[in-house]
Amino acid sequence: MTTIRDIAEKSGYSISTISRALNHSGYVSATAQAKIEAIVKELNYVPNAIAQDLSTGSTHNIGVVLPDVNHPFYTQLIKGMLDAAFDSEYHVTFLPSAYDQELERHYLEQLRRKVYDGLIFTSRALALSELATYLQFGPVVVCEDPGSIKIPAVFSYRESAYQAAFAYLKKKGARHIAFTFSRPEPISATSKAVMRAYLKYYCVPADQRNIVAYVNTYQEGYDAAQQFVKDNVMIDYLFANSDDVATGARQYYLDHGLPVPGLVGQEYQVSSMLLNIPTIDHHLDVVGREAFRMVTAQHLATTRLAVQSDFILRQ
Amino acid sequence: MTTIRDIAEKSGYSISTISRALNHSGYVSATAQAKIEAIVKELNYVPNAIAQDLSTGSTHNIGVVLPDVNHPFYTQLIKGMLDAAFDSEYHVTFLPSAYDQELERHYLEQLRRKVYDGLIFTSRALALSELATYLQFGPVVVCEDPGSIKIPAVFSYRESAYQAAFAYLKKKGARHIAFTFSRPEPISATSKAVMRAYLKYYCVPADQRNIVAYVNTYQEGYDAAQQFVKDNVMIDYLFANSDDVATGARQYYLDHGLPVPGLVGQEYQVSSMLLNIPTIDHHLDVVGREAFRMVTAQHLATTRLAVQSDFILRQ
DNA sequence: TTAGCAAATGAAACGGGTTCCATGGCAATA
DNA sequence: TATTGCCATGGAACCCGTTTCATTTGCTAA
Repeated sequence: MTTIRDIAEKSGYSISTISRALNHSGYVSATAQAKIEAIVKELNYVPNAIAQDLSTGSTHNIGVVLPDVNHPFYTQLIKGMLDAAFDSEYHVTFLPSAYDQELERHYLEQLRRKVYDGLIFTSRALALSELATYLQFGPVVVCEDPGSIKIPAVFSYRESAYQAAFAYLKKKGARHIAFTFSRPEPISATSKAVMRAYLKYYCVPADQRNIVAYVNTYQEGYDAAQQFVKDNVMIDYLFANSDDVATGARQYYLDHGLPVPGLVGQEYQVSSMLLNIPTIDHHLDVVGREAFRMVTAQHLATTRLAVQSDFILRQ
Repeated sequence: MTTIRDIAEKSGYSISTISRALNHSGYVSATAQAKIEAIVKELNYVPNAIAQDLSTGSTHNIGVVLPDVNHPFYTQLIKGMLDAAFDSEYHVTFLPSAYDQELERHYLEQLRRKVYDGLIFTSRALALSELATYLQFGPVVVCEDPGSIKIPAVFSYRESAYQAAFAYLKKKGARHIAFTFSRPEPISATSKAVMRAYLKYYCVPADQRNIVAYVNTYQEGYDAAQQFVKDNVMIDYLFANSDDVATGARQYYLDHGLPVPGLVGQEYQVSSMLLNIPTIDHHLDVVGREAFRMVTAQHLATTRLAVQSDFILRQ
């Protein structure tokens, strides 16, 4: 490999001058600049990025911790981040965590170790307060409402969209609503928000049998419906955590000759267009883009940004 | 930041011994090991990864060049790669290219610059021969059949599945088939393979008006159908490049009260389950996984691996 | 002519590890 | 007792840039 010292030797200039010429930092004569550039071209020299990183102390690499790539939630976030990275000078590295605490700690340590210039947590198993202790080593941004914890955050504000959805259901005369969630209520802020909105319009908490958690895919939606039927849960509406889940459930009812409940989906997926069901767009691409911008911003104040979700009633 | 020299100073041992102790490279007494470990813990020391990278010359980072994150093709590939990366010591960085040649060259240069230990090209705008010239700087794996070009490759072998599909269509009595593609025929090997299989069963090349390219999403499928109708193209079957595209097209016909043609999708998406249409599974997660394994393999022979696609006839 | 100053250049330190090689101590073998 | 050889250890080179600071060169103004 050609190094900057090779260029120095061949050109007769010192490595300092070469470095200055390459980085256009000034204090290089036109003669020197031309000569150096010619030799760089001749030897087909490119600076070693690792050496530059060591010298400058930054890698231009942002780590994005995500539990699961399959879920539409993360697919959309990823898209937003990649878009933002595209016209920045940073790269994005995806770090699958599967909600493993040890693994998440490992990634945090990587921040200390300077593997990444910053970290984005799209979801997490660790406590927010633990994440916050790593802020001294570099920017850490989370994609959820951090409440009272002081940590930069970008997240979708779901309350009003959820309320709009339940107002709609109430108006439609829905009485027995079932729910599917990605993660059960105690852990997940999202499911809490849903139940809060539900409570506001229906005044009594939902029966636990009307709730199935760990549902993410079409197939799991299908299975959830099966469970409702098996448990003899009578419902006239299903409030699903994604459009694909909603359509999976629908299929179960169809396959078994049962009446299909009304459906409300989320995430604005193709399947909701197909079935023409209402859905909720959480604009996760925007959340991803802004989280990326925040983590790469020069001055990371303890900012937080809420992106408003939209309830989309088709036709 | 605590450095290895701090540990050396505090422990009374030399940095060589510290390094050996940390890496368990032997030649360290039990006494020294214990003392060093204690001090490492006390000072909460973690080695700087960039310095290690510079010293060892590798970053444990694999770059994955992809034109588009949205397309199911890449979504599935990504999933496979992340799965493989998960239990390896490597990270994955996604490099969006939008089929920009300059950008792709830039990424290749990053390989020379040691930003990545290896590159995977899921698709590309550059000539394979140009990619191959970078093999001297590190492993480069492509996700397509490279033909006579000597470059490591992992790709789906589609011929037999396509043939099965057209055999099925022929048997069903399909006469006028339309096609959608992600990229038009001259560029894309995939579309060439489709047309080859079609020709085998239908003996005459398809009418150009029956082909629409640059179709990837539900909406673009909808638009493609519109174009067929506008061009007065009569079809009894649509051979789409993804299930979502097929369902988008279907919707157009429905929306306009037109008879819906028979559909064949690809990529085994949720929408094909929903509509119960035949599809083709290209097992792109496997392709992604194997590509990742290949690029991180110790000895990168000029290997190639073909993963067989499956025609899936539902029910 | 010379002081004064800016521009151009280079030596060396620095970032923080890994690793080669030399050295010293000590036990087993001849 | 002298030799051999292994183990533990440290010094220093190495990876390859950036940056600080000192020095030299060249020009302008007095």
